[in-house]
This record gives sequence, C-alpha cells and structure tokens, in this order.
Amino acid sequence: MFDPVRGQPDFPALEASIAAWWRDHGTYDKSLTRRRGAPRFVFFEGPPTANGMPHPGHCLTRTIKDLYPRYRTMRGQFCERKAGWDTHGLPVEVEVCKELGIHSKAEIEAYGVEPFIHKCQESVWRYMKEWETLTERIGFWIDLSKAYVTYHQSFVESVWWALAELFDKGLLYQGHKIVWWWAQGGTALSSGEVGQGYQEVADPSVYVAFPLLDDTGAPTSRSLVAWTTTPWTLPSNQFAAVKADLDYVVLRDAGGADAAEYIVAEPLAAGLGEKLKKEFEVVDRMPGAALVGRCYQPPFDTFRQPGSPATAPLAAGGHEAIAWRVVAADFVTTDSGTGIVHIAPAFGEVDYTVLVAEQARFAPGSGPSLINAVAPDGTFTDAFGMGSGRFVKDCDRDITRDLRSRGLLVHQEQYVHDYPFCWRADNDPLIQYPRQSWFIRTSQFREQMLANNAAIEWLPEHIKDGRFGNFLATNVDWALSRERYWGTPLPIWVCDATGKAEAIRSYADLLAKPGVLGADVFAKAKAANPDLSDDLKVHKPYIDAITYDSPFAAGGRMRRVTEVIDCWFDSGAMPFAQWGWPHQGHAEFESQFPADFISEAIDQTRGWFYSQLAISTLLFGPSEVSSPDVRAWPHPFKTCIVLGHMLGEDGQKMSKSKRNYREPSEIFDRYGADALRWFFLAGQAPWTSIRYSERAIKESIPEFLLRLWNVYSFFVIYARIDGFDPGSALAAPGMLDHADLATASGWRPVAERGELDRWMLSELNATAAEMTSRMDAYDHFGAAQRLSALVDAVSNWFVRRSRDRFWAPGRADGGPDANVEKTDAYWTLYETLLTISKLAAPFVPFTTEAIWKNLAGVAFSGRAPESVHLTDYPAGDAALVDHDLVRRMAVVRDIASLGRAARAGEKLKVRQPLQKVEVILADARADDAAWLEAHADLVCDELNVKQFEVCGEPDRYITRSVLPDLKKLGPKLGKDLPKARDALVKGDAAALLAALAAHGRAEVPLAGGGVAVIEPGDVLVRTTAKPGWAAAESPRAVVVIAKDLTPELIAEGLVREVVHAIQTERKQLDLDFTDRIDLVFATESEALRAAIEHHRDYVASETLAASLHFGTPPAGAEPHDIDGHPLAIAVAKASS
RNA sequence: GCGCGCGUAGCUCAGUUGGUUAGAGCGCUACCCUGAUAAGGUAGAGGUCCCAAGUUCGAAUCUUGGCGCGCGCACCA
Repeated sequence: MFDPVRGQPDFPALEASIAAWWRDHGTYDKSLTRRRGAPRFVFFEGPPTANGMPHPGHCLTRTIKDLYPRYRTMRGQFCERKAGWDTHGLPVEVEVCKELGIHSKAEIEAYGVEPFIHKCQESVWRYMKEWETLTERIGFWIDLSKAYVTYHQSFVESVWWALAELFDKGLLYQGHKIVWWWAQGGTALSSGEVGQGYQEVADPSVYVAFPLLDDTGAPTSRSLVAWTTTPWTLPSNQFAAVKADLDYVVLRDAGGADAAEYIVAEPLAAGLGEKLKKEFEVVDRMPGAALVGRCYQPPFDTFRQPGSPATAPLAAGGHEAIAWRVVAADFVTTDSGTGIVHIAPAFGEVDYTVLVAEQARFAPGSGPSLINAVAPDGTFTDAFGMGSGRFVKDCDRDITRDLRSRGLLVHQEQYVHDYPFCWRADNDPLIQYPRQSWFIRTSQFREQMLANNAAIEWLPEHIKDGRFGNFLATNVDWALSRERYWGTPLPIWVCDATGKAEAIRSYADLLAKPGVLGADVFAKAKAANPDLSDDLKVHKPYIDAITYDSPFAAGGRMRRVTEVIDCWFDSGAMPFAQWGWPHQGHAEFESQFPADFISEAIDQTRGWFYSQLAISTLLFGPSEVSSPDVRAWPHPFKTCIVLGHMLGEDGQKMSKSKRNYREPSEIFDRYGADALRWFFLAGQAPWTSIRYSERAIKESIPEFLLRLWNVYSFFVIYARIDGFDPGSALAAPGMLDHADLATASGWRPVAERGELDRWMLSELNATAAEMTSRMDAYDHFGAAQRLSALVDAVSNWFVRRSRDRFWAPGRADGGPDANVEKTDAYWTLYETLLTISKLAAPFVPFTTEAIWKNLAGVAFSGRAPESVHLTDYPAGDAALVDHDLVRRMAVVRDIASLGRAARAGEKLKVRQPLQKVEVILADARADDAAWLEAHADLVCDELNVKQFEVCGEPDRYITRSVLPDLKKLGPKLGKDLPKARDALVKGDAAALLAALAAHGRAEVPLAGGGVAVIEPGDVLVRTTAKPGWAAAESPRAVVVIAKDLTPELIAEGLVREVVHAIQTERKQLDLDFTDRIDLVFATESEALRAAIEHHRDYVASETLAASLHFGTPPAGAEPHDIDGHPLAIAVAKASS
C-alpha cells in the first residue's frame, strides 16, 4: 500500500531528502551499471573554473547538461559523465595578487614565483564547495570524484603531446604580435579583458604635416597631412599610407601669404577647410597611386639619419627607400581623418602588417626593421630624448607643442572616443605594443575547420554559418603564449648555442634526455614541504630548472622558453587530455571520442567551442603533414546546444552590484531545483536570452509541478481508501510498463475498459511517442510543452470526469466487493502516473523520484525498480492510441467549452439546468455524430442540460458558407484567387456543396469571365450561427442551447442554488465530509418552498441531511438570497 | 564600422515549408466548482505582430532599408 501524501508539498525539503537518498544508494552509479555495454552516448563537460562563484547562468548549463544524459540513459544508452575543472590562467593569478596586495609582474617576481604558484594552486579550489553544492543541489548527475583537472600532470602532459605534435609539423612558430599591453603590469591582456576596460575619454587629435622631399632629399613646401589621436606614436613613424584608387588634392590657403600646400583625400578636403576656418583652393589633384613611393620628412628624427633617404635593394631588383615613404594600403578610408594614415608598426596591428608587407618586398635581410621608441614599461627610450623615461601618454602635450613650434601642426582638437584601460587598474591606459609570441598556424586550416564545422549539428542552426562560421572564416593564427606564471608551461626547449628548439611530449621524455639537470629542484622542494602537490613538478618554476644537453651543438644546453600557454588551449584539449591520452587512457579515449553532445552558453563560440574544434581539426583532421590519426568529421563534438545568456530581473545583464538577481541558493531554498529546472526547460527556447525572474520561477510550480502533485495526491488518497494495492495484485512488477501491469489481478485489458480510460491511455502513448521524437531531436522545449499538456489532460479531464467512478461504492482491491469500473479507473490513473513520472524524470528528477518511490517503491516493497531513473523511457505504444477517440474527445471538450460560452452569452449559469443543447459539426466526418450522440450523458453532465443531440436540421440554426482552401487553391489559381474567393463567398454554398457531392467537381464563374474548377478538398466549410439563437461557434462546431426555461427547470435551478448554499455552510462549520446534518429552512417564497419540497430527496442526499424541515430556524440562521427568493438556512451537525 | 540574434497582448514567451478568426501562461474582469480546496475550472477584455518599401493572389513569416535592444568582432591611424 502507498504511503499517505502531503497535500502541500515542501519541494525544497523533498528534494534534499531525495538527493541524500541518491547519494546513499549510489543511484547514479546504478543507472550506469544498468547500461554498461550498451551503445555509448558521449558527453563532454566543458570545465568551469572553480575559482569563481557559480551564478544562475551555470544553473541553466548544468540543467541542460543533465537533461540529455539522463534521457539517453533511460533510452538505453551508456553515458558516463566525467566532471572537469579549468584551473589555469590570469584570473587565478589576479585572485592571488589581490590576496597578496600586489599587482605587477615585478612584485610577483619579488614575492617569488615558487610561493606564488603554490598560492595559485591553493586558490583554484576557492569556491569548490559552492560548485559541488550547486551541482548536487540542481540534480546534475556527474562524476565529480573522477574529474579531470587542467593542472594535473597527466593533463599537462597530454597538452604537451598536442603542442609537440604541432611543433613537429611546423604548426607552432614564434613571431611578433601587436598586443594590448598593460605597461605598468608588464603583461598583455586577452581580448576579453580588454573589452571589460573601455572608458570614454577625450584624447588629443592632431593633424600633422609630413613634408614631401625633393630629389635631393630636401623638404618641399608640399606636405602630406596625417591624422592621429596618439601623438606619442609619431616619434616611431615609419610610413604614410594612402589608398591607391582614391583621389587626393593639393590645397593652398586662398587668402594666405603662406606657400604651404597640404595633400589630403579629396572627400575630406572640405572638412579640413572647415576645421581650419580657411578657404582652400585646389591647386592640383592626383590618384593615391601617384603618391606611392614618394618620400617625406617624418615628424621626428628619432631614427632618421640626416641627408638623403637610406635605400636598400629590392627582391625584384632595383632600390627603394627603406622607410618614411608613401605606401598603398586598402584599409585607408575616408570615414575620418585625412585619407593619409600615419603608420607606426610598433603600435598598431594594421600598421604592423604594412611593415611585414614592406619587408617582403626587399631583398632578405635588407628591408626595414621595426622601429620603436617605447620601452616595455611604457616610457620613451633614450632614442626619443625629449620624452626619455616618461610615460608616453604624459608626453602628448609636449609633442604637440614641439610640432607647433616647428610649423608641422596643421590642426589640433579634442577627440572623444572609447579607449581601453586595464580592467583592474583603471587609471592605466593600455597601449598597443609589439611582443614576441608563439603562434599556432590555425589560419592554414581555415578550410578544414569550416568543413568540420559544416558537419556539426548546431542548435540553433544559425550559429553554424553565422557567428561561429564567420569567426572561422576570418580566422587568424592563435596567439598561444602568455608571459605569465600559472599555466601549462610551453614545452619547448631552446639550444643556448644555436637557438634551435625542440618540443617535449612528457615529463618522462624530458628526464630521459642526455645530461639532464635540475630535476632535483622539485625533489628538494618536496622534501622540504611534503604537502607539495606532485602535479606542480610540471609547472613553473620547477620545470624551468630542468636543462639538458643540446643535440644541435656540442656543449650547448637546452633551456625551456619562459612562457606558459593560453588556458583556452587546456580546455580545448580536454577531449583527449581528460584521459591523459596518448600517454594513457587509450580505451577511454577511443570509446569516447567524439562527443555526441555538448552544451554551453553563446560566449563560448570563441572560447571552448573554438578551442576544441581548432585543436581537433589540426590534430585529427586530414593534413598534408603526416597525420597518423585522421578521424571523420565532425569532431570533437557532433551536436552542440548553444544557450542564450541569462539576464537579470530587469532584463539587463546580471550584475552583483545591481543586485538584479537572486542567488541560486535562495531560489533552491524557496522554490526548489525542479521549479528552476522546469522554468529553464519549459519556459522558452534555450537559445533565447532568458530573463531570470523570481516571479516566473515561482509560477512554474503551480503550472506543472503542483498540478502533477495534486493528481498524484488525489490518486493516493483514494487508492488507500479503496484498497487499490498493486503491490499485492502484481507479483512481478518488472519495470511497471504496460506489459508488466497486464499480469496483475484485477487488471482488465484496455479494450475492455471504458472510453475515458482508453482515451487517457491514447493521450499518454501519443504523448510519449511525440516526446521521444522531440527529445531525440534535442527539442526539450517542445517536449516539455507536450508533457505539460498531458498533465493538464489528466488533471482537468480524466480525473474530473472520473470522479464519480472513484467515489462510487465498492472496493478496488480485486476482492468480491470490487467495483470493476472503479478498478479500471485506478489502473488507468496508476499507469498514467507511473508513465508520466518516467517521461518527466529527466526534466524534474526530484519530484518524479518522490512520486515513483511511493507508487513503485513503497507499493512493491522493493520488488520494483527503486528509482525512476533506473527505468526505461516510454516510447509510446502505437497500438494503444485510438486516434478517432482522441479526435472525438477533443470535439466533446470543444462542445463543453462552447456550451459554457453560449450560456455565458445568455447569462445562464451552469447551475441552472436547461432543456436541450444541440450541436452542428462543421466536419461531419466518419461516425463522429453517432459517437457524440452515444455520449450524450457526458455532454449533458458537463453542461447541465437534460438532452443533447447532433442537430438533424442544421439549416434552422446555421448558415454554411464555403471558403477557399488557400493552401490548395493558391498554387492552382494564382492571380484568379481573389476572384474565386469572391465568387465562393457570395455564391450559393449549398448548391456548390451539392454539386461537389454529386459530381466530385464544380465550376465557379469568375468576375470578368472564366471559371474556376473546384474539387472536393479545395474548399472549407464554415458554419455560422443564425442570429436569435443562444449559440457559440468554433471552427469545429456550433453549439446551440435552448434558452427557454420551464417552471420545472427553474425549480431545479433554485434547488441547486440551495444545495450550493448549504455546502458553503457545511464548509464554514468545518464539517467532515462524512458528517450528517439537520436542516431547517424558513422562507416567505412559496415557489422556493415548493421547489425544495419537490426535490427534498435530492437536497438531502447531496448535503447528507439526516432531517430536513421548514419551520422557524434558530436565531443566527444564515439568510440567503436564492435568485431573488429569501431563504434562511440553519445547519446543525446531526446528533447520531 | 562589420557580423549574429532579437523586437508578437499589461508582463514572460510560443508561432512548424508564406494561407483563412495570430496563440499559451501570468495578471485583470466576471462567473463556476467546493469530497485534490491557501488548489481547480469556464468565459471575457486586451494586438498597428517595431516602422517603411518590395516580392506574392496572399506576409508576423521572404527580400531590402530604417529604428530600438542584446551579444560578438574589429577599429578608433
């Protein structure tokens, strides 16, 4: 027998007990054990960083990540879920720096790299407890005990292997990169960090004259005019760029005595005139191409020798000036400035590409080299004496003053724009700065990455060719190295004699090198501090201590480069590194690559989605470089659900300082995890940005969880009363699916049960089939909506329509007093609840488990599966779906709804019985009419009428009209459609329908000549109620009610009102529903008195009245108004 | 600046290849039920489907151009 159920469930408490029960019973492990050997469903966990607090967005990802593995496991697949943690990177270092109260690299070095790294390793787990709590609390089943950790030695060695592969294939190289540089902190910042630090500032905006040189190298009075907002880059000027096909003009001040001539792009000439408030005349014009190759005098002689421009031999022959020369560049625009761009290759990425292109034109070794007057600490070097030792931005004013004094400053103004500052030292502006960096040649694999991407199933689909595809198409080489401390060390050792390098694949390989030294550094540290994690031996500074004999030069030593790598490479390597592959874990890797399914939020397109795809494509894609391990596209993941970002209550980004969202823990404590999960899964498509609203989460409870719980509670209450006990009726419960239940005593085949039961099981099985196909297509939103509709059908139709059976006399225990129809109702509802528990289990794992534990666990004392998550997902049995019945029942529900609408229109409340209701079906298909008439009782009961029929002479109540079926006739008639539509609407519908019925076709004359040939199916029939009837209509039916009331009907209506009044009294007196009462009435209305007398048996039985009489009611009897008739009622509990 | 997404009822959101009267939940109003009851049901009101042009017999849906919001990228020489 079932345990009693609380009507008011405390979901948070319930969930806590379920979570504890899962833990104690190892339910997750059991769910895996069941499926061992079954086809795999491979899931990759994108590693979160435990260095930050989990927030509501993580609740969403963890819910989605839990849903599909649970579902697939129930569907019969084997899905191991290995957790993982992302542990490296600047955020960890920043946390530690904050703790230590330091900022710059110099301060870290002063503190000591070794203790700093120890701090980092400890800091990684700062919020571990919160993460583990969240994971368990939200019901995310994943194996935390076997989590991969990116700083572990085995993980690092896998990454080393990958990097060594790339290095050996020539895909890992060292080059320059212009980075956003935090000069005070001595480090480059990632684009994400830069993006966080933009501030609106006003910078000087200067227009500077670059005088062109004549053949002797002397400046002329004709100058290029360049524009810049960073005067401090002018001392490092190297070129001036123009657009070749753009027209340039030479301007002279019309009113000035001055002979100065300015060259600017023609479209910008007028603007310059306005700024200078001068009337310029155009004295010459030329295309940009004509300027290319001309030399000019740079604004400062920082790097220039006096005299003629230095030249060098070109690769193609001839000589050209090395620098301070006009070049052509496509990126030059006329949006702002002058159309002439000052190029300082050290301080801009596009500027740098100009230098690289120029270098390529010259004979090897003789081209321009990078010139740079700025030191890494952001101060000018001695090369620019005027600013030597001062921070560059502080020199802007002196630089412009100097230019003005030399007559080179054409114009100066303020320019307001966004400029990046350091995100954690917001007084420090960032500068663009060239650094040596290690790159992965990903751009060479652009086409392969696109091909790999093309095979991935992205949800939503537009990610593939949209955001992600675009990103791949504009791919640039991956800047891999970081000049930091806490990260995977770049495994490249360089010969100190020759500069030649080689990559190391594992720690063991390193120790096996000839003449290896320095391994003892870690050993000593470990001896001094036995708690030191062994994993740190592959980290700085210990790894840097290891050197070995150079294979390239006798006497040379191999020393590691100083850099660590971008931590995105770590996470992107997890498909193999999580197993330590290829050094170990072969079986695991082979059986779990690629992933069937991953999911993260959209911010991972350039993060984890990209790093995984890039690494996998380079390592496992076809390659001209020998590649032993080629895999078919797609890899390393086949399907990816890209989640939208979560917004706060106000629709803005969630922000701790704005307090515009509730902490997940608060949500769990108030409403429970299932409420949150259901809100995520059933509230909206997962890729829309979700507004995280407490109100919406709260409302997701009554709409689904509570409704399901109410049905369950109803069932248990009455099953206990009626002795419905499957545990004793069923010897071998199996998995409690349909076939298992069929072996129970007292169970009747569905075909023998009543219509309502057959309908319920039809809906159940149809829903299961549809949910399965939707879930297989990763459409949990559609599946959840279908499930919600099913629960509504159970609650608001099956249970409501079955109440009489549940309350009928007789038991449901299969004994001699058993009531067969009642027992059928129990078996139907029992099966429905069990199946819904299974269907909903991946969505709301706690609530369904609680229901299952009682309906199956308690009922069978352990003979049935102990957890709903250890059952098979119901796929729906088509043989149990009666489509006609489903359709007809929908018509009945429609009729009931229309009948109430018709009543409402006439202000005839449902308590007032009516004589008759008639229905006219729009689509008199099959035998629906006969079926409906056979179910007149049902309709009469729902609508409180005496008689129901399908109308035999519909023309009395309705008019029929025909409308074109646009979908069918549209393609057929094209432009004639409006005419045909007119003809159909205005024509004789009855005649047309008759013709169609008789001949299978009809011709409709069109206005202006011609005819349209109409066939059955080309038109739709619409029925409309004629005026004057109490009717309501829908596309399916018209319902007409008889609104005339006879005295008998009025009397019945009065009596129903009286009963209602008494029931309300009973409730107010807090009587038990089995208590009997004595009733005394007093009324001056003879009509009311007569009505009650006439129906006194009905009144007595409805209200459980032991006695009923008219008289003088005791004082305090409640006065009532019964449709205008006064009535005093005294209700007293009967003595017996 | 470029790219991606979004814009539908007071609020939160659905809307399947273009098709007839654009839906749901919440909220609101009225009513009903009262043996699941701090629940439940029915009905109603509420819409310029952001704007404009175009394609089409027909556009919430397709195209183009705006406007607004979000995100990403780049740039700010």
